Amino acid sequence: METHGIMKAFPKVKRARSAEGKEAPPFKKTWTQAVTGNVFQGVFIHIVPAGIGKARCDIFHQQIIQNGGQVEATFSPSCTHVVVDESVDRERALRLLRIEVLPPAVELVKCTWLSACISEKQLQTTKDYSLLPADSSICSPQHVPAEEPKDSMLGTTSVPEETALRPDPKTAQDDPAEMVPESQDEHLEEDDVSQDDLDALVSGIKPQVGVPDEAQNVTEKPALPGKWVCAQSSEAKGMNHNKHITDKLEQLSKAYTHTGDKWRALSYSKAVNALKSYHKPVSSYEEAFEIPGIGKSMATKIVEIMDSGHLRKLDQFGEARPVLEMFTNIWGAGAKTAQLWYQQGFRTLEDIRTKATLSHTLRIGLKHYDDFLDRMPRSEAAAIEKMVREAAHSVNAELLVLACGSYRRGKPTCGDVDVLITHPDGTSHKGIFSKVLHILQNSGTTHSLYNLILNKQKLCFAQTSLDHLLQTSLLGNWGRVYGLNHKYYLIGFIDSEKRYIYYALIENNFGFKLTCKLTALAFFHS
DNA sequence: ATCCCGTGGAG
DNA sequence: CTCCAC
DNA sequence: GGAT
Repeated sequence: METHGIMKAFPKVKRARSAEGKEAPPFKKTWTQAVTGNVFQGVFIHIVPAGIGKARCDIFHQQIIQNGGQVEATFSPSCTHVVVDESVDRERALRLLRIEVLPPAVELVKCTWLSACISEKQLQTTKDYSLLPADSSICSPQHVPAEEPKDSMLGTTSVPEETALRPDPKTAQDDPAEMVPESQDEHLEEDDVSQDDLDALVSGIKPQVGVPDEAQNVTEKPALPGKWVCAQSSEAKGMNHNKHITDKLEQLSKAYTHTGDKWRALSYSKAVNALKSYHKPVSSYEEAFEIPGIGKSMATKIVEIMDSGHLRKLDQFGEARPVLEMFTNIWGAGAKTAQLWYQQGFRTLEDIRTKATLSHTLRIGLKHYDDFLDRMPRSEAAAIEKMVREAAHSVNAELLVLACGSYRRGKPTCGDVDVLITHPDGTSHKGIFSKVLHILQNSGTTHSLYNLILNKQKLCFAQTSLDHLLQTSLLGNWGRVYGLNHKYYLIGFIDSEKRYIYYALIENNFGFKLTCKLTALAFFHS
């Protein structure tokens, strides 16, 4: 049992986060100030500043607050109204909002509506001010009750029932809110939902236990009867209409990753994701440029690939590219190490084995080079999940243990197993991580890699940006569905106190803070 | 001009 | 503490 | 490299 090496990693960052001690900007959540009217009682308005101008924006803002309404600094499905300048049409509005479609419950209105409401001192019908979708009519208003969203982030947006899969590719993308699982007639609040949700989550996640060989033909629903988005099979994603392009860009993204240009690599992967989820083949510079996440430089490269079928930039890495990739495929070696080796003249794994000075971790990584590269069949992932579950249950039988990531998404093979461990009471899972780890170590497992994610307090998912989650395991599928460039994403979590599974739309890049994170990779070797 | 992953382990 | 990788 |  030469176990261990609990590894974790990420490039240094340590940024001096500007002390957010900045107090109360102008008015914020402090709508406790002189509310002189209730015209906008229970109304959540997001103002799209474009074209309106800051001054007028501020006035609107102030008026709304004073009349009992709330202004959402950023768009979210919990908004009841989105206000845009008169010069802005629906298309542009959606572009500005960085969304494909507006949740049916959200009204898109011209700013004259605001003016009318204010001058009439009464909430006006949006009929004359609404920017309706081009084709179908929009649903009736349906204001979200202001039921003091003490968590404010919970888009308890009620949802049109039956949200399973989107068979209709017509509008390619769907409104995130429509993806909110659980039709639960807007009663995510009732107790009856709770246990059902948990059960459904569990069952949705685990088609069948262990049972190594079951229906090999996955023709039918490969399991995942779940309504939860992250339980949807990755196959549900739309076709990639730009594969010839994304293939090249993906290579470039990798190349940059391997050379340590992290941010540039990130940009490329964002662009790739955007292209993959684009509803049609891109056919021009302008069209590419329109896509969020694709800028001038990216569009130029896309055109080059379109025209020549190749990307010269790739060649500039020369022979280093495949070599660096090979090196970074060693578990424990990243860009830095790979480059160091390369510059030391190493070109093959044999060079590494014989000439390089290897740390303990790297020796293991090299020894199991293929093992780490290989993906395991679902059955093995299931076995691992079971093993982790048993280990956890031996500590506390009430723990909820779920394998997420690629396994949950129904992939035929898994590169790793992401296990989420939590407890409905929101606290009893504390300290479980190390205990489970020790149990697994002592059990002498021969399995290789685990990625455990525990929840502490409220959120099941890691404290990390949604972008990152999308890029990694938990929500990978969503990245396909929505692309990486929308400002909001859907995420699910368990409210520890109410024991519900919520799906909320969260602002990207820390629109609000996820409370806690605990991830770790543990390597076991016997 | 600045941000875009936080986190645990190893050294 | 800094560096590193997931 | 993209977005603010």
